[in-house]
Amino acid sequence: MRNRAGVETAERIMAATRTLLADAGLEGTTVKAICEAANVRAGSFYNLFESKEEVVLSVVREAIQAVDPHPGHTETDTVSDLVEAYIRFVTEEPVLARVYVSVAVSGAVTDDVIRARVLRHHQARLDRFAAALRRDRPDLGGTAARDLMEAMLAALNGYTLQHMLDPAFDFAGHGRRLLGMEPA
Amino acid sequence: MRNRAGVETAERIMAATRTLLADAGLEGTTVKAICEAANVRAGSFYNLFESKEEVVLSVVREAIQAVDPHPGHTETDTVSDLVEAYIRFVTEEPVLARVYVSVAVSGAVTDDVIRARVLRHHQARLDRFAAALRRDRPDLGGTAARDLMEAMLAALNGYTLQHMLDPAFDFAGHGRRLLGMEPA
DNA sequence: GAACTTCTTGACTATTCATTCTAATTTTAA
DNA sequence: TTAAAATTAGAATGAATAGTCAAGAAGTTC
Repeated sequence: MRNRAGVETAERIMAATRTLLADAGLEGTTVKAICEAANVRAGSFYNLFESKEEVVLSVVREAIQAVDPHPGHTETDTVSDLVEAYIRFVTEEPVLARVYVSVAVSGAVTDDVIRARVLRHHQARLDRFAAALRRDRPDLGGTAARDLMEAMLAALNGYTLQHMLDPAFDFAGHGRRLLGMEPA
Repeated sequence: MRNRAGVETAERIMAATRTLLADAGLEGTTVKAICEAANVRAGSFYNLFESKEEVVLSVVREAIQAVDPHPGHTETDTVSDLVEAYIRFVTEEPVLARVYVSVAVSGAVTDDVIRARVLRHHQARLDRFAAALRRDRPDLGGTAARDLMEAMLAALNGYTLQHMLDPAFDFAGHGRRLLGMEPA
């Protein structure tokens, strides 16, 4: 059974890990840095978490889940809804967005667990976008819809990257402009 | 004045750093690993390079420059030429491509030097693509051409990421399909 | 081939990393 | 109030990190 104090400390550690991952990346996120930011000693950290990997993975899981909210009600979304939801995620949850990109990019290269998770998430996202597009445009074939949405997701990911490098980049504007794109 | 032996060793160290950065990322690239892969002792490494950062930065510089070759002859390229050149880079120089994405991108989050370099490079690339598009399609306005090429570059970057996560991803096919895209 | 520079080695720092341990304190439940 | 459980601090662990150094080997130049 867990004490209230422990829960609060665990939350403080999670929050510290979140911001550290966002602006120092996977490499710069050390247990020492996490403990200092959370104002906790190493012993407390290891009392509440198995390892550094466990905290990092749970923050990554959190970030991935935040990318598309309401993964249940998928039958009525339009493509525009999905794009708007993603724009909201990037602009309103910048910390989690940074975690999502910086870990997806750097961690997925080396860490098999993270790579599998990111790939699975991308597949689900693609399915959802393609289904929404076929609802909007029943004239499109299945593979055409999929290809078009794959391009849109790639562009959204590229824009997210750009937005992280250059905070002045107008992510929302560029993202919405993708909605009108047509294949050749 | 440098001996031939030193030049050869330096090249071996560079090659080892290149492959290590590509498949172990920035984190996994240690001086020890570089030295083992290059069959060199630590002393030799530090005789030829100031620091680990110096080797890493020169490999990153190399990767960034390899992204678009012939940066001089920019007056006759079509958009298709530029896309094909990038597809060739990604498929024929997979090691440098991995370095470009995994380091230039993930390092750009934390390292200001790398971030500035990546942003500058992106601007130059965007200029080049936009100029090529206006040559192909004089009917398009300046900002329209720029916006369209920004979308195309974002999609190409997104596809590159996808290609790194999933080696089975058909980068060339998806990349070429972008050529026909039209704004709304 | 002598003198000088460059290169290489391998043992050596100093620091940082994730993690463990023990003992003390605090919280909870009875 | 008391005993058990959960939480905490903080020192200590060993393995890894980047980087140094003195001494000898090899290469270059005259």
